[in-house]
Amino acid sequence: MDEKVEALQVELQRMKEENSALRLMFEVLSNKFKSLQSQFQDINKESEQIIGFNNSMPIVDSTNYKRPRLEFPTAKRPLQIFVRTNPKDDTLMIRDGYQWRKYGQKVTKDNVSPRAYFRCSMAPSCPAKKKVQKCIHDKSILVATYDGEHNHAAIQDSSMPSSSTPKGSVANKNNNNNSKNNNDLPLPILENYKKWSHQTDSIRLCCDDVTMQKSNIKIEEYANSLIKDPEFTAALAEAVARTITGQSKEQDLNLNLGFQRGDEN
DNA sequence: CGTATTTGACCTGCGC
DNA sequence: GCGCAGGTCAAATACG
Repeated sequence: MDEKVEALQVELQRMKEENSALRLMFEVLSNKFKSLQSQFQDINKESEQIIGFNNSMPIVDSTNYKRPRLEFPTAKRPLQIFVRTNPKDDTLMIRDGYQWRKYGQKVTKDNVSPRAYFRCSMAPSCPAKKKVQKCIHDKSILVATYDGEHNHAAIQDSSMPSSSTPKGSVANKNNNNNSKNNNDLPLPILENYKKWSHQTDSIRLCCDDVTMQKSNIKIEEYANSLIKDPEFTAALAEAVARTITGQSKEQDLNLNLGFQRGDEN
């Protein structure tokens, strides 16, 4: 009997220690979230201070049979986002609420991975463009550089499985690959991440420019949706409970911001 | 057959 | 002026 009591006391002590470790982890997560939120607000403030957006169309010479070139401006710092994807996936497709048509691909000097060029195909006159290239340091991350404003609304539900992307497109074929990216995540979290990723397709790790709102970049929405999502919080609680009971402890503790397993590449 | 993607050629800007 | 590198064009190709 005494042995059982002693064993239970040891177990209780161990659980207390784990509990305090989890509290600490929650605190770190909370601080990280607050920090991201304040950064996001700062960016929004900056964007409000910038007047307009250089969207003037080039003057077309009617005698010139060629259509004017619309190259990426070099003076303005373009919007750049980083998206985690399957490192084996070479299609450089990102579903971000808009429909893009690939018009070129180029190998650049500073990166062995080719750079793909996309033009918005949702409206014929839309000047929005983007270029996508794998991160030189981490091939599981795509670097997307956006240029120009859309002159139309985004697709409401960016998760649209087929209607958002034309039939036969690589992006469409590629959608199935996304689930393969997440095999390392703890299950309850994975399920909710899958649910969320089904809505937005990918994790936006960071953004660094002024047109985020207009470009359908929704970090804040993501964070808020996670907080408000009862299923996510329930799954988080379940993961914590499983951690306390020692089940898949290592895996559950990997729930760090950014799902860092992929960064090991 | 229509639409999207691929890819080599071409254009343009920039540094020397 | 020349060469290089990044960006775009457009014919060929792929795909549903």
